[in-house]
Amino acid sequence: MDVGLQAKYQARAQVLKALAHPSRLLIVDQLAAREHSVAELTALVGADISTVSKHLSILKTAGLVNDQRRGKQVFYSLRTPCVLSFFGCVETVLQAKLDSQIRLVR
Amino acid sequence: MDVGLQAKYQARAQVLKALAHPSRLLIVDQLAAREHSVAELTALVGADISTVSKHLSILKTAGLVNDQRRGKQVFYSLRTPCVLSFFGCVETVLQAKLDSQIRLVR
DNA sequence: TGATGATTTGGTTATATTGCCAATAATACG
DNA sequence: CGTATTATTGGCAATATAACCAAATCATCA
Repeated sequence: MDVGLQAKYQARAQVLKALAHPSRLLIVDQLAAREHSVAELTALVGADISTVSKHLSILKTAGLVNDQRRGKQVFYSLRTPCVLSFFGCVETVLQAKLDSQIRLVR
Repeated sequence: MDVGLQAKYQARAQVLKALAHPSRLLIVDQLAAREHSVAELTALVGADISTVSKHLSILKTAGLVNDQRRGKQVFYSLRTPCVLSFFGCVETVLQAKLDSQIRLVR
């Protein structure tokens, strides 16, 4: 693959990789409604707080979320709401896959 | 995390994971224009044909592409064109990240 | 059938990701 | 200050991904 092309797709892949984890998708979904502290997200995800913190760091590095410290807490918010539009298409993909699987059985 | 919720996000993550690789993004981009044989895609990606075949298998399992054998060749096509809309948003994310990095320097 | 071309599959190694625990910041407050 | 609360970082073990080569499959045609 051409090196310039590779750089372009590598950068894009980095963003998608950041989204490609169940816990991180849940986090993004929650942030769609409103900002949340790390502790709140930890309760929702149901993992160790250090694990959630690392997930948030990945989302932040990818440019998907913002963090803002207020007192002892750090609040995360969605930076680029357009990612929410992914979910609809992903559901379409899943549905299409399911349909074809059903078609095979019949 | 609740088990039902987990299943939902796991399925979604599987689709995004399938997209989260530079070579697979290149493939999807190429398939946006027209169907391609494995050999054609291999030339574009610039990896071993077995590697490309495995990438295609991942995209297929995720429900993102269709395959159709015609003679000795197998042609892959995009199954759910809505994924192309991801690229625009991903570029937005990358641009926003770049902007904030520039802002930090100044 | 045997040979050839196109693709997939199996196996192996290298690298990356994930999740937890422990230790370290950062903040608030008595 | 000393302590409690919230979050991040370092380190490690387990698991998952990725790439290549070699071998197997599938289709065509002499």
